[in-house]
Amino acid sequence: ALVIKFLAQRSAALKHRRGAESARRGGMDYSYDTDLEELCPVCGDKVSGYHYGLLTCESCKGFFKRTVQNNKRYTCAESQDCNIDKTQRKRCPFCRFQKCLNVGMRLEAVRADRMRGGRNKFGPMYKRDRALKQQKKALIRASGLKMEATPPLMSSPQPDYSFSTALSTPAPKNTHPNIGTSVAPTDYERNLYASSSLSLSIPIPAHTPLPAQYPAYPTLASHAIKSEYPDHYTSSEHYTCASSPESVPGYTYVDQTPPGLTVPPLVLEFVRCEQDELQVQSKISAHLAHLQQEQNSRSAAERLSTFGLMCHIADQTLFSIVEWARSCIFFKELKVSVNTSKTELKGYQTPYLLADAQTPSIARLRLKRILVNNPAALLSLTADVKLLENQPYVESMYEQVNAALLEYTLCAYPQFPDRFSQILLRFPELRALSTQAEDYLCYKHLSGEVPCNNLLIEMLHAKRTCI
DNA sequence: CTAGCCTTGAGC
DNA sequence: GCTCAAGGCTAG
Repeated sequence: ALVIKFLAQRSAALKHRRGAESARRGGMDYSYDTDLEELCPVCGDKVSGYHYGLLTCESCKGFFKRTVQNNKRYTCAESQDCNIDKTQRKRCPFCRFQKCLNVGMRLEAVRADRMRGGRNKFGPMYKRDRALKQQKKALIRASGLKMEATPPLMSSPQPDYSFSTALSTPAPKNTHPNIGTSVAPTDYERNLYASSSLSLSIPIPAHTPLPAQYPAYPTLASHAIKSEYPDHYTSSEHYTCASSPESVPGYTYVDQTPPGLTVPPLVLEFVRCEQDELQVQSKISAHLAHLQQEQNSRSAAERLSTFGLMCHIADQTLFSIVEWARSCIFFKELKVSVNTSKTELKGYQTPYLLADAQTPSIARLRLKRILVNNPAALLSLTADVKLLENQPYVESMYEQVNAALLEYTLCAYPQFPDRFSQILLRFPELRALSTQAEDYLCYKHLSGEVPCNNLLIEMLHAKRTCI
């Protein structure tokens, strides 16, 4: 009976979402899994192809080209946080260009020599991105069909907290994490900032010089207009190795969805929440280049140690994780319970107040912003903290995640029946490592080696205070 | 200045 | 020869 109820609810939820999507597109019958990838990440207009690093519309392509080619400087009449959508994109070119850079458009894809035609170094990257998108769609579509035909193995032990209940609520709307950005998120932005991750294995050679700056936009000055010149800017390949197209040699698209695989809806939802690959790459690239630029502008005495640089990257990673958590349906559901309990509210307020008490810092503003927007993000900071009274919900959440993982490993890796238990066996190890890293970070912090404005430290602080 | 359409040409 | 992401052109 529970399975039937679950399926009925999920089916209704999907119909609801399909209907909304269909209405948004003027009645055309798009399946819900093909959405979000055909809208320009800058203004939400129709995408016309890959332009300067990612899928954008024709007008933003032209705008970006004009701006870079003519080295235009704009100013914002407001507070540099104007909303950019199809109807308002002409209003503030400053914010429009900022947004172009923020979503990952590449200055170096604009040709300094204005040569027409041909292909540039981004070709393989576009190809790979297309392949990943196809793969994602295939996975979703394949299991969507399975869902219609055969019930999944997943059970829902606690109907009140079931995944289907969570799914039937509208998807969370994410706000851009930028400080001072009060832009109301629109539908096309829903998945843009869902999550991102930074690989800690990316090398940052301190001696590598940065390409020429783009003076008008210092926060993203790492990209060089002339970067297409191979002799001058081969160095950029080093510090952005993880994001360059060459970093995945010989990549070819293989549909890894085994035939007949039933992907649990929860796994599907996580796949859907994954951020666009190209945007993650662009963010990594931009962040590392920015770090590099800051590092180069410091005197030898002020220069950050390797550990300091690692802290910055970890900081960014943590921020991304919190952003991802905000997009997770479970955390969204948790918001209700956090808000309805005084004890829980106190727990939520503690890191908030802690952040408030410190001197103004970027990290503080960011932390506040996250917590104000969605207190449920707190759980991601306090996984072991017993400040949530709604234990049944949390337990149900863990159970559902585990059930989905079990089901997925059984279906996807039938030749390794103990894969699930093997994965679980790694958890204590990971937790031990995590505790060690936390202690080490605290030690480093106490000896003054962690850079200021570090979100990671503030959150660790908050966590220990809560305990 | 904008944005839709056109031309070009390296890589497949 | 085809593709498609560059740059170019131009009416509005």
